[in-house]
Amino acid sequence: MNSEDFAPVIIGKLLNIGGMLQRSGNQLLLPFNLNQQQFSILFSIEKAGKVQQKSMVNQLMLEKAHVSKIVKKLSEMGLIEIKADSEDKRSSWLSTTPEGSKIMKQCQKIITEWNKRWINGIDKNQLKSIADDLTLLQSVFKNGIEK
Amino acid sequence: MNSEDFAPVIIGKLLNIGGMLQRSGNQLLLPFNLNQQQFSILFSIEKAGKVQQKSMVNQLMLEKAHVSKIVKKLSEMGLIEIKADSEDKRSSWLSTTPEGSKIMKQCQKIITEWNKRWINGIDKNQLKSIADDLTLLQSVFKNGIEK
DNA sequence: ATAAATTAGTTTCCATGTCAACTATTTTTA
DNA sequence: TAAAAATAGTTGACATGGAAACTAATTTAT
Repeated sequence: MNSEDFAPVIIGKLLNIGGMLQRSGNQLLLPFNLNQQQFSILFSIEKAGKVQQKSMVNQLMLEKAHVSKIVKKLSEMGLIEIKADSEDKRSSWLSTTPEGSKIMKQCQKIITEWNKRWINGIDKNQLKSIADDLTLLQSVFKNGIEK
Repeated sequence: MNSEDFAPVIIGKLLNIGGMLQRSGNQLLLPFNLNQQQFSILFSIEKAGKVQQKSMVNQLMLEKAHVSKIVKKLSEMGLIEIKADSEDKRSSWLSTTPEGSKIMKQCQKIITEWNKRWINGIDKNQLKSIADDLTLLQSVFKNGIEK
């Protein structure tokens, strides 16, 4: 078995796992009226302190229209605050409201519980090696595949 | 850093990579009027020779309603054939038409080219270890996380 | 053997994700 | 410095994905 044979297997599994995780995440976040993507945006905002949409578009590799709509929803839900950027009138700064932070903590608690269950039985060193592998793949796919 | 710290990192990366691959796949398959999910169903049918919806629902962990709609679309596109199951009138057997097989081959050619580009520079042994890691994760997530 | 439960697949409704076109602003360049 | 290009974000149209309710057939249990 040579390198080219592993590629489709890896892609297939990544797609399959990604889909399963997305659906599990949606289920897990249902009580908060958030889905996995919305959570990841809220998480990014919380983590950054304050952030502009463009940086999330670049980091998370999402459609800007998509991010825009999620930001709108999160704002309407009262989870984030939008402040005009004094230096660039096209842009604005996003940050979580106290309510948003509170929801985040609740979400993370549930997710942590869920994580504990699936890592159960997997060796710590293997987890580390998986994380490293995924870091590699992430950068490979993120930087785009050149012609 | 202990096991619990790796979990959210791994999940985050898997979700991110899964999303990127899905979007790349959709782009790649655009000329064929298929998206990544539709392709994966068509691929499953081609690979199996003949198959029923239920087995794809179980293997790919997709919503049965979703599979049903994709099957309808593929059939309307003339890529698959639907034959009644003589033993169970609720069910039917799916198989690719010659046209479907032709399209599949074209898709796979493009995907193979794309794969060659991203595996470029990654060691074969590392690819093998990534594939093994993903097999583990796939089974962990597929079998569901028990309470 | 019949009623109840399960299973395979479909349909409907609705939220979501994506694309393209758009506005407004900022940066580049000629 | 004025025109052209690029950038940040929004909007509208449209296909997709998912939950629930549904039909029809099959299996299980009484």
